[in-house]
Amino acid sequence: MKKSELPDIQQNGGAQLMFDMLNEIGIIAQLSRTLLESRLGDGLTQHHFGALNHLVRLGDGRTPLEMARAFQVPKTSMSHTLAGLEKRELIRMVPNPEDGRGKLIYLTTAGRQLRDNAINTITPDIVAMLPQFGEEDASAVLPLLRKLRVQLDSARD
Amino acid sequence: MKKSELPDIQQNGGAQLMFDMLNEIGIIAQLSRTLLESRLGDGLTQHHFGALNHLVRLGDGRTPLEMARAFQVPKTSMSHTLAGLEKRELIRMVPNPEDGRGKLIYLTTAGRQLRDNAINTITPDIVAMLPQFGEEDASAVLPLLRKLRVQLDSARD
DNA sequence: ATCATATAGTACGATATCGAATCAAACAAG
DNA sequence: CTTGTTTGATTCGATATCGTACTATATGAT
Repeated sequence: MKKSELPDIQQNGGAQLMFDMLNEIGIIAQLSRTLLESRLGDGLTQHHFGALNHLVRLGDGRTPLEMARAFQVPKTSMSHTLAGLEKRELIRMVPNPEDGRGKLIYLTTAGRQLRDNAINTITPDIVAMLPQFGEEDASAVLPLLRKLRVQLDSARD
Repeated sequence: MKKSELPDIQQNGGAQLMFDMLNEIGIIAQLSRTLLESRLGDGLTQHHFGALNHLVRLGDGRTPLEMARAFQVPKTSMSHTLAGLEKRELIRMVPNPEDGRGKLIYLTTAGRQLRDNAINTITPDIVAMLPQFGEEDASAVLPLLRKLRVQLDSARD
């Protein structure tokens, strides 16, 4: 058996680089998720916060499917997340007047407040991290991450 | 009410940058996880693969707790993941001869093969992505991601 | 030796994730 | 209109995640 037949990613230097990068990204995502959720309390998850934040930033009155696509999650997952938010009265779901099958999602006052509180709670952690990480580095990395995200996104079947 | 009292992350330019970066990282992690798991089949998750890969790369005979720490997950989660791997006979769990409370995790032949197959299956996708993304950019981003990961990691309580 | 405390791991319960199946409404073709 | 297909959303079931509580062993102090 030749050495080159071994499934050894070390032999594909470039692939190794990408593997390592995606691995670091996975760990960072894991850590920041844990950090966020420890600040949110209740049973709120990253997805709950993400949905609220999305509605604040891009405006509410969106459909669940639209949100599922924005977050790259299956629509069943979004359905569940929205049900959790509705149960806590952080959003309202009303029938879509333009499509009898659909719904539209609106923030409640409590929903906006919870999102604002969460941001106020977390921002100091983020701000404290910035000078340590380096604002220049952050500025440099962000566009590259966007490029990678777009690329991965379009590689989806 | 003054405008500056609004909880608006736009007013903290630096924080916004970090938020956006972590957001992109979260989406990329999500996409690459989905990609990986679609290639793994069965009910195998990212964590299952990660555990097998860890054991191959750093050597087996490790303890569950050690692995939980390496992956930044609670030990109960690691316990569940390892139980899934053992049920599929991809690992063996034996009592730790040096600690009556503990166990040691060993790969089975099937476990090694599954990990190797997974890597062989995924590598072409990764390699195809590299020239598009740019090897230079990847080399530039990786150390910065490591720095961010280390920083987030040490910020954990 | 005894007892208190710490540590490795598991059991269990609440909730989350997500694919398959389902249902209702919209739409398209004739 | 009628029928077939597509689309928005939910239900259901299997599995995952993770906090709390628990068991068993180890360790440290006296």
